[in-house]
Amino acid sequence: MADQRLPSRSENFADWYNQVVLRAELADYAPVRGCMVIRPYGWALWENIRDTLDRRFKATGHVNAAFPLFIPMSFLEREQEHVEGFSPELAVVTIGGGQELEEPLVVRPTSETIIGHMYAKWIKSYRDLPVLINLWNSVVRWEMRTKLFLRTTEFYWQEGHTAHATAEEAEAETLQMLDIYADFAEREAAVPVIRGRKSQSEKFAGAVHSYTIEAMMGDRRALQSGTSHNLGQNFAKAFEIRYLDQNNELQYCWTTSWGLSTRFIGAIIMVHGDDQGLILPPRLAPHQVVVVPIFRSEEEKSTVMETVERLAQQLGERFRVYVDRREGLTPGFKFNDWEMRGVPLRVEIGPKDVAKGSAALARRDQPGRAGKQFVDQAGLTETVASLLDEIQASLYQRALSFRQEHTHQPEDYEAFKDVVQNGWAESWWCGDAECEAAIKEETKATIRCIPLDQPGGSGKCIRCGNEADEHAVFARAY
RNA sequence: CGGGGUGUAGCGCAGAUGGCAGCGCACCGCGUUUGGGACGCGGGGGUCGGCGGUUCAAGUCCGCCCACCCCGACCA
Repeated sequence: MADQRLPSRSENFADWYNQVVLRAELADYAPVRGCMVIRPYGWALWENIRDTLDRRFKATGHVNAAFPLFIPMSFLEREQEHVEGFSPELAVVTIGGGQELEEPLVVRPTSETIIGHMYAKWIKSYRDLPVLINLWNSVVRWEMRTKLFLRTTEFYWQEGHTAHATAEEAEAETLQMLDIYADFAEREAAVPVIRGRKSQSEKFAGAVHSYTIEAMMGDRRALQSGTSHNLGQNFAKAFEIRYLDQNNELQYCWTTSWGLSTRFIGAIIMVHGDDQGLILPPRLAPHQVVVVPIFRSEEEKSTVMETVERLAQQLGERFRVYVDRREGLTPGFKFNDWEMRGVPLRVEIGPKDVAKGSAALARRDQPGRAGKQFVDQAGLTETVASLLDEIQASLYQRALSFRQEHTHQPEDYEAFKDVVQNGWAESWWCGDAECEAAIKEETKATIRCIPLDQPGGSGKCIRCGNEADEHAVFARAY
């Protein structure tokens, strides 16, 4: 049936994206403007992202805690740049229990300020440092324009907040967390990223400088997929986060913050998906393997289900396996349904397989009949293991090649303007904010980052022709 | 905030000139089906976004309001 197809990705990427999110049951629109419900399948994906990140945080000495949703308005106002950056998008509570509040409460847009307040209380001595706390929570930013996962009024994320004795230590932490994000993105999500520094105009409000991982989506636009900020002593000074050093001298701390949000789910969708729907990387997929039983009669059903349950049990020891026991749906329908939902590997078991001791495997990264193969039930676990690894690796490779194909080094500004409408440009940039603003004005492209990996040497700024010693990545972004 | 669009069953839509609120999909029941999006028969489901007005009569005409989506300026 025609209306069961998705809009094509190449013709209408935005429509395709919305349809995939809704039809794969990752999320749904909530009754409040800009808000969404993350459905069980989407949340399961987030849980996998969360768990794998959390392991990395714990392994580097961080601990989790919970901080309140409400923040006194006055806290926001203590760091000038911070309040200027966030005030347009704050949700503010002015009434509680039917009474006008003495001081309005902000629904946290991020927790730097309340963290600052508490750290000031807790940190007295160099012996208290470093403080390495992470929060798993949601925050609210009143955005003008929203899009499922990519930008919603409320979103889930983690925010790490650390305090250190020295600038060097804080910078090392900031970079360490950026590396953790990059490692997560590439190894778990199969999303290749560019690590880099944000320009001053794009950095976090209140940071000294911000780092980012940038990924190229299927429509060649860039998505900031995780950020790590070196806050210097800005928040320490605003909140009096001080400690006594070994010489009994009072010093301001150096702080950092870093975050990765449910927006990353949007990246996974837009990097890997195809016209059939979602393609989830095996390491994060809620169901790594789905088993579809095929039978006609009741007799066939019982022998097929016996085999299915046995194989599922066996596979379940190593993988996240789901058996599709739904009645009254044809196998064909189920094949399409699981492809829509991006399950990396499908196992089909029918009467012929029971008789022959075989199983049909279909890999999602090669849709339709092309990705099918017939294998022995003996050794199925090993076969599945290597296939999942292969799928994970090929998704990464495919995404990387795509990014390389669409990343250009234009010769001059004319070529630059052209290239940046349909891909990324890597060019020399003089570092001047006015130049940056002009480029944005003239092309809609922004500096996504100044990559940590630099070619070295120097050149001429792509726009003004002045001496430039850094390369920047320019692109239209989400 | 500007531009555009849409509000009628869970979803997608039809309902010229006002006159019994419909179709497809989905859902429920029964039967036949089932290796790439099955079919038949039967069934349930509605304050037509809201308020007001015109009229014997409003989903339809008029006014006001609200909501949501898409495209731009701000943002993870």
